[in-house]
Amino acid sequence: MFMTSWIKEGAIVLAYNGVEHYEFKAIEQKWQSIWERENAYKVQNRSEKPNYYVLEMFPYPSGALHMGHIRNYAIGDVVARLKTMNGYNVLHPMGWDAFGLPAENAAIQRGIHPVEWTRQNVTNMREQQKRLGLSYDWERELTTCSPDYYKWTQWMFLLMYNRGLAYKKTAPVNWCPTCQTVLANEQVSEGGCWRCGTPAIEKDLEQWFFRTTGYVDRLLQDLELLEGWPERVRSMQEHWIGKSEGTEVTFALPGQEKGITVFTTRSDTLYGVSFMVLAAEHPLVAELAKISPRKEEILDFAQKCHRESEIDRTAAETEKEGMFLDAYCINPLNGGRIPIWVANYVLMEYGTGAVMGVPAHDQRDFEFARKYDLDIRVVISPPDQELSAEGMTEAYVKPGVLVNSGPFNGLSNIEGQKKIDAFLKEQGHGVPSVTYRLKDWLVSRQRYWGAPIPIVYCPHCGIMPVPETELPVLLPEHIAFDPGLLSPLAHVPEFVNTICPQCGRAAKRETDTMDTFICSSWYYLRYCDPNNKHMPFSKDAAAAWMPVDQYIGGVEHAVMHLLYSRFFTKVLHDAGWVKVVEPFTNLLTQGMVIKDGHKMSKSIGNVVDPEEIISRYGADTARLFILFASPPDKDLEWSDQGVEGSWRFLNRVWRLIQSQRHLFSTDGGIQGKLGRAERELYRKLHGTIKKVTEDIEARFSLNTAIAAIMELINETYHYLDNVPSEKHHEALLKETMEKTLLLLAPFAPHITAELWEQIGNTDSIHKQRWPQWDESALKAEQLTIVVQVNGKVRDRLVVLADSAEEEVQELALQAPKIQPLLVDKKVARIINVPGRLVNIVVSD
RNA sequence: GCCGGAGUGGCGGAAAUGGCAGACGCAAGGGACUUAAAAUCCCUCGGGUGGUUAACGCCCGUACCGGUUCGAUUCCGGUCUCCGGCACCA
Repeated sequence: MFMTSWIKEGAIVLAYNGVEHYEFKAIEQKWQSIWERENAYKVQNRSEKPNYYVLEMFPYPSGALHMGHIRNYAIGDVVARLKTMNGYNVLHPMGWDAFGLPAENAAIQRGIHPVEWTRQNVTNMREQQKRLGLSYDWERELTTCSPDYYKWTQWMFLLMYNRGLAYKKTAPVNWCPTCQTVLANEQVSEGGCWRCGTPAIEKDLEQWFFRTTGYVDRLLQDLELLEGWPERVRSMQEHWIGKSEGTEVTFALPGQEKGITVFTTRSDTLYGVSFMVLAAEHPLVAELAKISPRKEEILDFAQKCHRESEIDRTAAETEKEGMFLDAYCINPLNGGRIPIWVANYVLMEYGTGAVMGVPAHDQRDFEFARKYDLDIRVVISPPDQELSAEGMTEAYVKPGVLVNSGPFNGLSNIEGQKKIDAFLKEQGHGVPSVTYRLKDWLVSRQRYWGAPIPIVYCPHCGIMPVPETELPVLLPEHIAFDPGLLSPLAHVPEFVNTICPQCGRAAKRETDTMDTFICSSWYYLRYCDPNNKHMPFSKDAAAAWMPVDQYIGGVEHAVMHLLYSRFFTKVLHDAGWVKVVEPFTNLLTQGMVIKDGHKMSKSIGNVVDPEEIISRYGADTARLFILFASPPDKDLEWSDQGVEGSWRFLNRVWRLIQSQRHLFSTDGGIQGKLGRAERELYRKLHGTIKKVTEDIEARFSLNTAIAAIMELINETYHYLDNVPSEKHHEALLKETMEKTLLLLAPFAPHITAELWEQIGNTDSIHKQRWPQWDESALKAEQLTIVVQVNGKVRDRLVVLADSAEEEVQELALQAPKIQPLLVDKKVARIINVPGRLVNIVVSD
């Protein structure tokens, strides 16, 4: 409880259980209301300053901020405030990714309408953000579930549709046969429905897709442009796209016109094919089953494979299972008869849905062949040994020389592959081909809480896009949340029944809504022009701000969200809406917040509520600690005790300024020659300015930037303690403390604003210029040189900074601690790293 | 399984480009101030070992094994463990 407050040395000091500390509550409230009143972070699209766009990934309004949010926003706010101080016109917006499953779950479980649930959460979380003192332009706030926004999300869908990038096809969904409803992956636990436990099955539905594969080459190639992205994210995207170059080879089916086409990157192993495997979904499986005596058995097996998830099917530890289809195809190279199987480890989505089995040279094929006792034919021989099919314990996948390969014997497998490809092409059995792992983006959701897909089905005119003038297609408010059967929207007749925009006769609306990833694939553009009633954004506004200079968010978005946003930007570029081809120039992927070795989560019960920290220590302490505890891109181990350290530091800063407030009534800069102690403090100050600036701007090393400011504060205290007060260099102290506050301002905006005002400034600290360092002050007068013998540190020498190399070397050889180590030894060589070390290499 | 990360004191972490391992902070121990406590300030703080309980010295130590180098937390090869993503959570 708060007990007393009194005036001490001119400042308000509060006692908390009798403990003195600066009064963060009053200070933070004071500045937050000033910033709100003055609209301090409002930004215009045009300014005489250069524009800079910093963006944190907008949150899903789940109810309350968690530590990961605080971390994300604290990092972004440091960037925004620093760039402002560096003279930029900074766009720093915030909004809400407000459509999605949890709101619908809340409706189902607690009977609260998604609109209401979302609205409450947004209100609460916005208040929390305001209590953190974040420098957002709140006039640009956007919410994806508001019709003003999703109108334009629907517009984006139409853009895709009109450009031939949105299309329909059937795709499987998870389905609960009891609830008669589609299940999200998240709603399937241990293979069963989350509500009733009934095993989920796969069911085919007509669904909308975006043709991301149409942009696959540009999505891959332009990764090279993203020099400001972490290498690991670029690499993850590259692998996600998964380009692989190979050959399409056709195996003839006796008695049939069509053959079986496979995609392979290993056409060099074609003589080693001993079986053919089809995915369960491959159309030939059903066809061949028809003429097989075991028709039922085969179809049952295919159905069973179909139900297994893709991850399970491709996992190496999953038992490979297959069934012979009682049919054969022909190897185009040697006319060999190849048995055709169906198996669980082949996917219809990748390549052609058919795989040639080369057990000797592919591990999965090898395991399959061993299990079903199929032939293993060695066609590539390692350079140093003989392979025999019987003796093999695993597939041989490395390079070698072709054997048992007819006319191609003796060639290296690389050379052989070229020859075989040429031969296949000549004979009409194969063509070079490129395959990608990337699939088209399934964007339909059979749910209520999303942007309705603006499409009408007319019995006469077919699929009709809703005209732009009729947007938005509004979500109906009144709806039952436990409807079963496909999308909840299908149960609202006044929504479904409409008229055809072309012929005016009765028609039905599409009842699927859009994947929320669509909403978040273009929001960064809307911030440029958030209140535009006529367009998603004006081209001018986008040109003024795009690309986002610095994007910050969780590494869990490294692939999907970022890839989809890149896709949207490219489509909008092609449509003439934006000039840029990539949306985000620099990307920081922040690490997770961990407690007791696990990601903070409600289910584990290791959540620390930021609210608690803010009410006990204030926003400045919370922000400072979360930035200090770990580098931004690494995981952060939360420590309640660690927070105390940041709290104590801010109090130390507070007391330092309070104790020296008398200095600030005098004028005058640093003049004349400085004494030794003064020169050291001056050097520390300017070294710190340099380090903090470079740590933030070049390395995003916010934790070491804060550590450097702590050192500077410690050094200032040492100066005050060690130099008698009558000899204090007042102008130097004044400059040191002013610049310290400036350095700290982006991290702890409230306390620095307050102290800045207290020392007599009328203009906000956040509008000041970032301090510059004096390069000439950085050179140390003395250096410590490490002396090593055979790489082991044996002594240290303090020398003048401008000592000659030979001089230092001589001093090292003569040093009393070094001499005894050289007795009876030969000095073989001396390594000299100027200003750092001398390593004397000796031998007997 | 595939793809991507990470492993340094009791703890979080620090050491652009290979060159003093452990900055800064937390915890712990000791001391000063206080009737006492809190707060604050000062000192110690990787492990082992020698030394007069000293000054000071020696050996080991950055997940594990090996390599390159005068010198490796940093580079290379291999192993183990933990974490993130895997397309309907966002």
